[in-house]
Amino acid sequence: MSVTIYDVARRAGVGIGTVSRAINGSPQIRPETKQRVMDAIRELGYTPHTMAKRLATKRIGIIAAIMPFYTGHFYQELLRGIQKSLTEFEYDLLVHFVDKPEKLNAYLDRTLSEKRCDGLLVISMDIPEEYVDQLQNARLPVVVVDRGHDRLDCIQVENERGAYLATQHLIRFGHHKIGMISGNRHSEPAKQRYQGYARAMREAGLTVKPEWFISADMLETTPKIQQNDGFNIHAGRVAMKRLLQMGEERPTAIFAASDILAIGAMRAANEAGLRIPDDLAVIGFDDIELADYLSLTTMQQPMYEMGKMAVDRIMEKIEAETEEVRQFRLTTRLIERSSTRQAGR
Amino acid sequence: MSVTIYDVARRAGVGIGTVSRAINGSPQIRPETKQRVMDAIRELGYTPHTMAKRLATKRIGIIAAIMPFYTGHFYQELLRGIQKSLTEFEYDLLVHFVDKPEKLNAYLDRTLSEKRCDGLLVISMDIPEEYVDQLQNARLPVVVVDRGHDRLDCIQVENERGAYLATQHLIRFGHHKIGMISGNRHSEPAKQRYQGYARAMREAGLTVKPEWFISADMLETTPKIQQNDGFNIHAGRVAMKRLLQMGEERPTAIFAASDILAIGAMRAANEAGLRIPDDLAVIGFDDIELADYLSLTTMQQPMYEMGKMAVDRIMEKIEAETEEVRQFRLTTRLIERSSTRQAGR
DNA sequence: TCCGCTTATGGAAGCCTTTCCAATATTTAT
DNA sequence: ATAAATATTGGAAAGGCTTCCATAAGCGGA
Repeated sequence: MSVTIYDVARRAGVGIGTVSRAINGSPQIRPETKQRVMDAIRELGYTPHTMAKRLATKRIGIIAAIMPFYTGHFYQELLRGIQKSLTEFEYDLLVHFVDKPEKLNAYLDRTLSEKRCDGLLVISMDIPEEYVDQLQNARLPVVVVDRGHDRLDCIQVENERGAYLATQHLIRFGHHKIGMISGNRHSEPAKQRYQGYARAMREAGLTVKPEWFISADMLETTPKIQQNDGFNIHAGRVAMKRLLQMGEERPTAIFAASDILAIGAMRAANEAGLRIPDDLAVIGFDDIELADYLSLTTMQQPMYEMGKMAVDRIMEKIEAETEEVRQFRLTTRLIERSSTRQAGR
Repeated sequence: MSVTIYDVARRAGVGIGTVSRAINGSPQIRPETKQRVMDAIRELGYTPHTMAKRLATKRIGIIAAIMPFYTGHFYQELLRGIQKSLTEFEYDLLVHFVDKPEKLNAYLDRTLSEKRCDGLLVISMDIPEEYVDQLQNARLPVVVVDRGHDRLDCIQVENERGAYLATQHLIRFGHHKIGMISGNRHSEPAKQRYQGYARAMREAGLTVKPEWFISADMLETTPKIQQNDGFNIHAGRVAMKRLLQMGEERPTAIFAASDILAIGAMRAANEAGLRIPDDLAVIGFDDIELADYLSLTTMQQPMYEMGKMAVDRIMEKIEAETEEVRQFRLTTRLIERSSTRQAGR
C-alpha cells in the first residue's frame, strides 16, 4: 500500500542501503546516484515512515514538558524559548498540562513505563522523591525548570537575590515600612523570595513586621484566591486591602512576589484612594506584559532564556548520555518604571 | 540489552504471542497464564517498546496542534479542553507554536512529509489553499478550530451572532451611538464580529458611522499595537483615545471585539475622566479572567468546550477513517456585569 | 473412551528503517 | 599496465511489537 524504500530502490535501480544513504545525506554516495534516488522518491511520492525510522535509530525526536495549568506570560515566554531551541534541533514538543499535583505522578508513571520521549522537562513542579530514583534508573534525561533540585539538573532564576534587589530598590528610595505580598508560601520560589526580602530588610537594619507579610494561604481559601497557587490578581487585591486596614501602621511600599499580585495590590490601593507611587510604592516580579502597560516597576525574569537553556541542556544530556548533574541560576534584572519613586515626595 | 517480550516469554514459559495477548488485555488467554506473564514482566522489569508497538500497529497515539503564539486565557482554556479529552483517549499532545504565518507552511510541509501524528488541529490560523489538497490526499485527519472552512472540518464560535447579541444588548439599554473597536480586520473572527455589529445596528435602524469603527490596523503599526493580531490592550486604549477625540460626537457605548481590547478602552476612558458605565458603556467578547475582575460585561466563548469538541471530532475521524466533512458552531453567552447599564442614568 | 467443537497457545511473518559488512567499481601510485 | 588503496554499492540482519494461522489442549456428549 504505502511506498517504501524498497519501491524507491527498485525504481531507481539501486539497493535499499543506497536509498537510505541518499535520504540521510550520507557522503558515501555518488552525486549522480543520489540524484537518481531523489527523482525516484519524487516520482513515487515516497515519504519515510517515521515510526520505522525511530525504531531503527532509537531516537524519537520528542521532548516532553510537564507543567502546571497556569495562565500567564511567564509560561508563554518560557514556551517560546523552548520552542525556539527545539525547532533548531528538529525536535518536537509534547506538552502535558497538570492541574492537580497528583496527576504529575500519573504522568511520570506513564512516561517511565513507555519510552515516548528522549527527555523530560519538569516545569514549576516538585518531583516526589520516589520518582527521582526511578527517573535516574531509567536513564531518562530530566531538566527541572523554575525549581531547584539537588539530584537532577535544574534551571531557575535567582529568586532570593531578585527579591533582595527588589526590596533594596525600595529601601534605596527611602522606604522603611516595606510589606510583602506573596502567593502560597509552600512553593519554592515563594519561600526564596521571602528570604530575599527578609535579608534586605535585615541588612538595612529595618524590622520585618510579621503583619506586613501576607501570603495567599493566609487569606480566604476561595477558589479565586487560590488559583495559580495563590499568584493571582484577587489574592493581591485582598492582601493589600488587609494591609490597608492597618491605617497609620501600614507599609508605605510593597514588594509583591509576582506582577499579577502587584497589580491586584495597586488596584486595592487605588480603590482606597491612594496614589501610586506617591502614597504607596509597589514593585513586582516577572515583568509580564501588563507590567509595562501599567508602569509597574519589577524584577524581570529571563523566561525566554530559561526555556532555551532548558532545551539546550537537555539536548546536551541526550547527546552526551552523561549522568552529570548541573544546576543553573539565571539573574533577574530591575526594570524601573513609575510605580516606585523617591519616598515622601 | 533491554528486556523484550522474548525475555518475558522465556521467563514465563510461554510464547511471545501469549505475552502480547496478556499485555493488551486480549480475552483469548487463560487467567492463570496471564498471571504468570504479568509476574514475569514485573520480575524482569519489562516495559514495552513504544516505537516498536507503533510500527506494528500503525497507530501513533499523538495529536498535533498548531497555534499562534498568543498569550491569553482563550488559548489556555482551549488547551485545557483539548488536554482533558485527549487524556481520556490516552493520546498525547504535540504542540507547535507559530509566530509568523509563514511558519505554518513549514510545519505543514514537515507534517505532510513525515507522519508523526494521527491527526492535526489547526487553531486560529488560515490554511493556505494549496495545503488543503495535500492534507486531504495524505488522508491526515484535520480539524480547524476557531476558524471556518468549507472543505475541512471546523469548529468555531458564532462570531457574527455573538457580536449581534452584544450590540443588541447595548441597544436594549438605550444606546444609539455605538462604536466598535476591533483587532486587525483581516482575521476571520474580526470580520464576522463586525458583520454582527453592523447587522444589529441596521436592524435597530441606527446608523453605523464609519468613524465609530476603529480596528488595530487603522492605528500606528508599532509592534505593541500589532501584537496578537491587533487584539491587545494597547490597541484598545489607543483606539478609544481616538474615539474620545471626537468630543460630543463620540459613541456612548462600545462593543469591543475582545475583552482585552475592551479593557484597554476602559482604561483610556478612565484616563479621560469618564466613568463606566455612566459616561461610557463597554461590552467585550471572550470572558477572560480579567473581565470578571474588572466587571466587564462580555460575550462568553465556550473555549473549553471547543477544545474538547475538537478532540472528540478528530478522534472520530481517526477511528472511522471517514472523509466526511462537518462544520460545527458553538453559541456564545452574554455575561452581564457592571460595565453596561441602562443608558442615561 | 472417543469424536467434534471450542478455547488457548506458539511462533513465523510483517511493519519499515538503519547499519554493517562483504563485494564491486573506481582511482591512484608505481 | 597493474597492484593497492579508496570510494560506492547491495542487501542481510536487527530493532521489538502485533497478528494471523496452524496446532494443541480442554470439554461435553455419546
